Amino acid sequence: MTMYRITDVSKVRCTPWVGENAGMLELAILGFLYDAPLHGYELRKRITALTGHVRPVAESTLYPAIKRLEKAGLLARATEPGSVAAPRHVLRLTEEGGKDLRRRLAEPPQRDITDENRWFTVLAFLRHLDDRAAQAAVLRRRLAFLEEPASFFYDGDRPLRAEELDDPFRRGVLTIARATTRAELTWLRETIGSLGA
Amino acid sequence: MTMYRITDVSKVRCTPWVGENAGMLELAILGFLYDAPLHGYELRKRITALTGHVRPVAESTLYPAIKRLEKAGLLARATEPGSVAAPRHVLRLTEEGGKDLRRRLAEPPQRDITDENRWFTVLAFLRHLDDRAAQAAVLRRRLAFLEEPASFFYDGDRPLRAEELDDPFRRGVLTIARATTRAELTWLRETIGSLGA
DNA sequence: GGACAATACATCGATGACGATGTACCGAAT
DNA sequence: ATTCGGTACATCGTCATCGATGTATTGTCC
Repeated sequence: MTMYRITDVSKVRCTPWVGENAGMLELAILGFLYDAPLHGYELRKRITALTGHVRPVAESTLYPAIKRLEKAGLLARATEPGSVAAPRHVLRLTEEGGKDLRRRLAEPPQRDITDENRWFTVLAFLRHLDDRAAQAAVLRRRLAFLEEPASFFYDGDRPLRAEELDDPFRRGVLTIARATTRAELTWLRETIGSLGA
Repeated sequence: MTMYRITDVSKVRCTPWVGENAGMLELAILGFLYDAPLHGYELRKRITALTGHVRPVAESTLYPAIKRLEKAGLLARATEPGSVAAPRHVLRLTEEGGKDLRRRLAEPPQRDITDENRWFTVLAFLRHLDDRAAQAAVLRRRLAFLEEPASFFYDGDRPLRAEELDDPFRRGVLTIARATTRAELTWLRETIGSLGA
């Protein structure tokens, strides 16, 4: 797998993640439905709990997404007379849907590896991959990304360290990012180790 | 300022950030041009260095963004005969553009506070706010957000701690998030303090 | 018994981001 | 002499997301 040379702009043209744009939402929908059938509103509550404090999901985003997945045959809906309010559409994953979820988890696009928001969503459902080796392989992709020397600020090609910056805010960015990376590296190595055992 | 109650889905309908959707890219463009006029390609290199390892910027996103900002009168372009390759358009911020940047930095939409990717972009240019009190006010919004008890996983309304989870991957999410939050809280309090002095 | 909040889903137009593709120009290597 | 890679900008169609708005039902409080 090839990593970005951060400052090499020309290589960005042909982006590596195959097709599959966006759709963190779709992953979350499939992930939650993998455990149990849910209706849209409950699904929305769970997604809001998972990622809502960072990036809220609008209703007008969720329902079209459900429709997309239904149209693709990944989930089926059964209308249930409303016991509480309006009639609910109980959503359950089809066989196809389960397969698709596992595929998305086993081979996430590069963006899901590099963007922490997306990565967390992958992690939230990675247990649904029943193959421990496949789980470890995904973790190793993240590990490789984090081991790549990278910064947010450069002097030419050389990544700048927090101590080299005058700007307290930019120094903050590097300080926080470093703490995150450190904690995640520790966890990754530990977890990959225990998956191999 | 009102914070989200994470699981209160109904309140999400009327989202708090005024208008202003998206446009992290616009902030980055304005921020880089605030220091010095640049042509598009150089701008792209800098933006790629800043956020490219997490979320690459496509050319087809950058140039329309430049056009938008130009149309809004926030930046002006001067064509320069190509000394190296094709003729360059040197971009410089207008007075309007500078004012707009400062407004964006002083009153970022809530999404820029909660989403770490966006927040880092705000931090990268926060020095351009010349008022230390205004800088501190922005940091305090982030502080308030981080002090709000929140998790990714809940038992009903109660946020779950890492230790309560069986799933090693979800435990990882909480472990990493906690390390990040801890480091950032330390830095925030320290920096807010030194800005007040 | 009427107002009101919460539940539950839907549609619409606008917009930002994207991949694909095209068009130049330049310098260096082959 | 020509190919190739880097520089520099542009357009196009597609699609996910968004805010606004609409609709209907049920339970609860006063």
